[in-house]
Amino acid sequence: MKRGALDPVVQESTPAIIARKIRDAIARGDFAPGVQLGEAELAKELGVSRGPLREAMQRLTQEGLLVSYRNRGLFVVSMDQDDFRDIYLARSAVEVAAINRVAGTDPEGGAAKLMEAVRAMEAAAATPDGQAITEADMRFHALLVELAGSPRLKKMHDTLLTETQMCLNALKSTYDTADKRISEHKGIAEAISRGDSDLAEKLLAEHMDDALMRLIP
Amino acid sequence: MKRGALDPVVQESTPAIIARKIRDAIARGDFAPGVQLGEAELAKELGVSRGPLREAMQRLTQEGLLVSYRNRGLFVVSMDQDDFRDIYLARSAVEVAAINRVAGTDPEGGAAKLMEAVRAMEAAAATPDGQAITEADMRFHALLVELAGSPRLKKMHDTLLTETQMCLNALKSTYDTADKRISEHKGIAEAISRGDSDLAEKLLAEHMDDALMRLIP
DNA sequence: GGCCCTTCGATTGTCGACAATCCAACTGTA
DNA sequence: TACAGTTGGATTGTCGACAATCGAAGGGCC
Repeated sequence: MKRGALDPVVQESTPAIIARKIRDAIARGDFAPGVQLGEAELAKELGVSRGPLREAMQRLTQEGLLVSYRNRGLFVVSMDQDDFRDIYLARSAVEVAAINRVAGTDPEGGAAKLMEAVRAMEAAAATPDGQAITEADMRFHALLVELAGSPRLKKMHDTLLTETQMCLNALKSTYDTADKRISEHKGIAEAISRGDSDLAEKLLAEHMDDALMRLIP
Repeated sequence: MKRGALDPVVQESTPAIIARKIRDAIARGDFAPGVQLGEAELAKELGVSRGPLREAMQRLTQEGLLVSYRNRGLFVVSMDQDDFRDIYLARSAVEVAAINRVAGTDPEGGAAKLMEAVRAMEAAAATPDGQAITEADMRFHALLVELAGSPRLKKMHDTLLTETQMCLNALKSTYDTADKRISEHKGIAEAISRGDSDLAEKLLAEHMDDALMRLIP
């Protein structure tokens, strides 16, 4: 019998599933920052009892997406400008590390996949859907960290990305032109392909500064 | 009435307290990697019911300290060499960002506090307790990230530090001489005090490589 | 009118009990 | 002896119910 043909079945736990659903809803903006999440109501809506639901909430609290006030309830975290800055600072830390890792191990292969993501951004820019290019943008950054092959960097980055989405929902930032947005990403990918991690790092820092400046005037 | 004289009382939730206790126990090595944590037993020992306990477990699972196998239970994560490498990679990412932040905002003040932590290491080295210097070592790194003033970097780093402790417990790594260990940290602090973040970054990278090499031969 | 106290409804925090699932040991068969 | 099937004990997953706490509305007092 051929070995390694089958992946072990992973049964996701119920709290993990619930947490994902609520996390996505928060990222989409379906739950506005600051609003309270009533347990009974959510449990009824999801078709589970309060037990598993509360376990899921603890996950999201640990992640920093919810804040808990004892005996009062759980609330979607509301972020101020300091949080915006902090999110982009932390994202820079993670993505810079990813750049160095990719540029130091597989520059060409990694950059090729990143260029594919850039092309996806170009395709998204051609559509009238304004949300599409933002999603493609975030996928670029998610891919960059994935390519680094570090489970811990990836996990940290995932939460940072949902927080980023919350920022964007709150402040509806927009690029004036999609061209600049695309070329910035392309520049990073090209620098990586050349193994020039210093340049890629510098370009990323500028890219992050730009994004932050669009959020905070 | 004078304003701002009182801090708001923060009532830590029960799951948060339980999670901290178990997290500390894991960091200390009281729960060896790979062992199963029975809910009933733990609940009885902590004097709570299984409800809040399970909520705490979800926190630790989200943190990556426990792994959950459905219908089988929760186990302390067991780490291999890839995990060791990944932990030090992620720590480098966070601490490099902290260095740049401290060196870029308050180099002298930050470095002064770091030098204090170095002196604490020297004091610990003078004691026969071999664990003391390791704790002082980790406090140096924790302080470095605290000085960056980023809640997100700090939270990420805290989990990485407990994972680091798990590594050390598993492999009992030791420096041959405490002098080298202290001088490495002193060098980083001095580089920061001069605002030379590039040098500090380079020294930290070497410091991390050294630590990893002592773990993985 | 303004302030404090009390009461009430609603929500959270906690617990015990039941059902579902899994692992290990045992039994029977070829 | 080796293997498939069965049974039993123990643990996890889920639920409903009760107690504790909080915020808001109402009433009384100065």
